[in-house]
Amino acid sequence: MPQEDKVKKVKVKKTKAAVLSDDLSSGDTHLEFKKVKAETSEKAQQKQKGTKQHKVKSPKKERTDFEIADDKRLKQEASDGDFMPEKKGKKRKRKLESVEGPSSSSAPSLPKKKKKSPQEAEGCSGLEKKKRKSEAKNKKVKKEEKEERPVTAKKKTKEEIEAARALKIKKKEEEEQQRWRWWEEEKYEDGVKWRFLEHKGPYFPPEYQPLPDNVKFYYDGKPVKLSLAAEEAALFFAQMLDHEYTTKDVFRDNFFKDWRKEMTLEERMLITDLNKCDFGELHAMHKEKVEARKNMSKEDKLVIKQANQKILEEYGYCMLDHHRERIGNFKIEPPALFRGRGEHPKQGMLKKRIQPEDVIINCSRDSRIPEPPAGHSWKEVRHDNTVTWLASWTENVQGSCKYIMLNANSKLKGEKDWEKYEVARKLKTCVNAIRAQYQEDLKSKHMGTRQRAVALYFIDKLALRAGNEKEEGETADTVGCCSLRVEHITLHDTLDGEKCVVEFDFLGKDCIRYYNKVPVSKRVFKNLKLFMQNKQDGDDLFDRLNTAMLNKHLSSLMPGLTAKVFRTYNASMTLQQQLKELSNSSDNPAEKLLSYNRANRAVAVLCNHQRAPPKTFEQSMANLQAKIVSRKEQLALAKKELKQAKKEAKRSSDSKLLVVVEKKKKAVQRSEEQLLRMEVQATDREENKQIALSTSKLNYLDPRISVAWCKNMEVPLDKIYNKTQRDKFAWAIDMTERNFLF
DNA sequence: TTGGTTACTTAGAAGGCTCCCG
DNA sequence: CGGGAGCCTTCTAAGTAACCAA
Repeated sequence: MPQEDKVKKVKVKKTKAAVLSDDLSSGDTHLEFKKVKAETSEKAQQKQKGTKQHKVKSPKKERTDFEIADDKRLKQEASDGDFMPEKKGKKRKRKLESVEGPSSSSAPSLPKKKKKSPQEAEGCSGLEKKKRKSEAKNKKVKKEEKEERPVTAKKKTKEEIEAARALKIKKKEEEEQQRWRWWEEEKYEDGVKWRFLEHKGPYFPPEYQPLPDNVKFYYDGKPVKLSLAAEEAALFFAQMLDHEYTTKDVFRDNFFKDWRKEMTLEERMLITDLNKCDFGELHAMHKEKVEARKNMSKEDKLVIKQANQKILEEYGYCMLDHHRERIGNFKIEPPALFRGRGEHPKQGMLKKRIQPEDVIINCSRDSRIPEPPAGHSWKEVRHDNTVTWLASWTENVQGSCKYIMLNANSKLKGEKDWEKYEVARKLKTCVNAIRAQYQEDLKSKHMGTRQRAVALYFIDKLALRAGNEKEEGETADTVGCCSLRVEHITLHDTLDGEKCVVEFDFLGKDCIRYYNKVPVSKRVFKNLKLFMQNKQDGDDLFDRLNTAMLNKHLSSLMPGLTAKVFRTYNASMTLQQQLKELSNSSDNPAEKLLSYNRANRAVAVLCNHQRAPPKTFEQSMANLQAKIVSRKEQLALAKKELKQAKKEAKRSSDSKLLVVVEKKKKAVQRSEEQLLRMEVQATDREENKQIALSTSKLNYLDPRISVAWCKNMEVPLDKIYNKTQRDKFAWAIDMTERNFLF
C-alpha cells in the first residue's frame, strides 16, 4: 500500500528571516498606478449554477451569485465614502452614553468601554424601550399561536389545547422577563469578565462497559480476551469500521501504535499486525446497539430524554453575576480515536479519557466549589476572573487546551460578539484610508512592505484568512494568506479575456479547497511576479511577512484592527449591500426569503463556506421536481375546470354555479401559489447545494442588519433566525431599529 | 525574534429530532 | 401513521491572535 501517498512537498522552514536585502529600489518602481477596475471574479468550478432561471423578479438576476457578490462589493467599496459620517476626523464618537443607562456611578475607568454607536444610542430612551418591549411581546404571542396549532395533537380536547397554549405563552413571557438584558448595563473594567461564578464542574462521560462474554475479538483467527484498556481502544476502532477513515494507512498506523501502548506486555507480544485483527463481532455488536436504540419504545426514549434533561439541569448551567447562564459544552470529551480533517498526520491516534486529575476548575473564591467525582480530585482550582472558562484540560493528541465555556446566548459571548461587530463598523470609517495606503505601499522600496500590501489586498478583496504559521507534521497542510506558498497561485497575463489574473488553489481551514481566479491590478500582478522570482513551489510567497507583523501594522492603523476584522467587515457589508440590491418590499414573502438567502449566499461564497452536498441531494431534488410537475398538471386541470365552470355559470345563471366558480378560482389561485413556492424552493436548494450558509450567519453577519431588514420588509424574524439564533442575537433584536446601518 | 502558551472564535460533520406527506 | 427529508443541536477540530519569557 502506498504509504502516505500524499506526502506534502517539503515546506521551507518557516523562519522568514532576512535572507535577501530588503531594498529593491531597482526594477519596477515605475509601475503605473491604475485604478482597480471593477473586477468580476468568479469561482471556477461552481459556476453554472445560480443562473438557473425561473421566474425571478428583477432582470439583474441573470448572473451568478458569485459575480453579483463580487462586483456588488466592489461597487460598494467604491462608494463607501458616502456612508462615512466622519472620515479620519478622529474623535471617535464614543458619545458618552449618558442617554440611558443605570447611572455611571462606578465608572471612573473604562475609557473605551461601553460603546454605543449613534444608532444604538438614539431611540434608547426609556419610553421607546418600553414600547418596543411590549411590541415584541405582542408579536411573540401571535407567533406562539401559530406555532402552537400544528403541534397539539388532535386527540386533545379543546380545553387542553387552550391550556397548553396558555402555558406555552406564559412560559415564553417568563423567559423573556428573565432574560438578562446585559446590553443595557455598564461594562466592567478592562479585562474583568465576571465578579461571581459558580458551577458544578464538568460532566464526565460514563465508564467503559466491558464486552459481554459472547462478543469476542479474534487475532489471527483465534479469540483473544483483551485487557480492559486495550479492549476499549479496540472497540473505538471497531465502531468506525464503516467509516472511510479506517481504510487510510495513516489512520490505521496511528491507531495501531497507540493501541499497542494500551496493551499488556503479552498482548503486545501477540498482536503485531493490524491486518490480522478481526473486529467483526465488536462491530456487529455496535451496529446492533445502534439499531436497538433506534427501535426503542417511545417510553424508553422518553426515559432517556428525561435523564439527559436532568443532567443538563444539574451540570448545564452556572451562576454568573447573579444570572443563570447556559454552559455551551459542559461535558468532558469522551475518549475516542482522533479524527482530524483532511490528510491529518495524527488521525487515528487515541484521544485518552480525561480524569478529574487532569481538569482545572475556574470559579469564584466565594462560590460553592464543584465536587470532584467520588475518590478523585481536581488538578487545580483557580479563581481567575479575567478569563471566561469554567474548566479546562490538556488534550493528549495535539497537546492543546480544551475549555468549558458558556453558551452563545450568554452575556460573555454576546458582549464579545457585539464588540466584534462594532470594531468592524469602525473599520468602515477608515477603510478608504487603509486601502489607499496599501495601494501606495505596493510601490514601497521595501520588500516586506510590498508583501504586506499585497497580502492585505488579498485579505481585503478576497476575504482570505490571516494564515498563521503552523508546526509542520503536527497538522494537515493548510494555508491562509500569509502562509501561501508559490505552488498555491498561478499567474496568467491573460485568461478568459481578462488581464493579470491570479489563480488561487489551496486548502484552507478544515482542508476546504479555495479555488478562485481573480483579475488584479497590474501593480499587484507585477509584485507577485517579483515575489515568486527565484522561488520554488514549496517556498513561501510572502517570505518577509507573517501574521504578527501584519496585525501589528493593522493595529497601528486602527486600534483593535486585525486581519480577521476584514472578513467580518466585508461579509457584513456584502450582506447589507446585497439585501438592498435584491429585495423589494413589494415581493411576496417567498421571494423576500429567497432574496435574503441569496444575500446570505453571496457572503458564504465570499468567505468560501462550503459543505459536502447532502447525500440525499440528487434524490430529494428529483422528488421536488416530480412534485412540481405534478403540481403543474394539477394547476392545468384546475384551470380547465374553472373555465368549464365559468361557461356553465354564464349559460344558466344559477347562483349556485357562481359559488362553484368562486371555489374553482380559489383552487387555481392556491395551486399557483403552491407551485411558485415549490419553484422558489427548488431554486434556493439548487443554489445551496454545496454552500453552507450557517457559518456566515452565525459568525460574520452583524445580526442588526438582518433584524433591520426584517423590520423594513415586514418579514417575521423567525423566518430568518431559529430559536437558538434568536437567543444568541437577543441583544441585536432588542436594540435594532429599522434604520440601522452597518 | 522566536517559540511556546493561552484563550477564544470559527468550522463542518454527524446524528438526532421534527414535521410533513402519501 | 410510518418513513424519510431536512432542520437543528451537538461535537470537537482548526483557526486567530495576544501574551510572555528568554
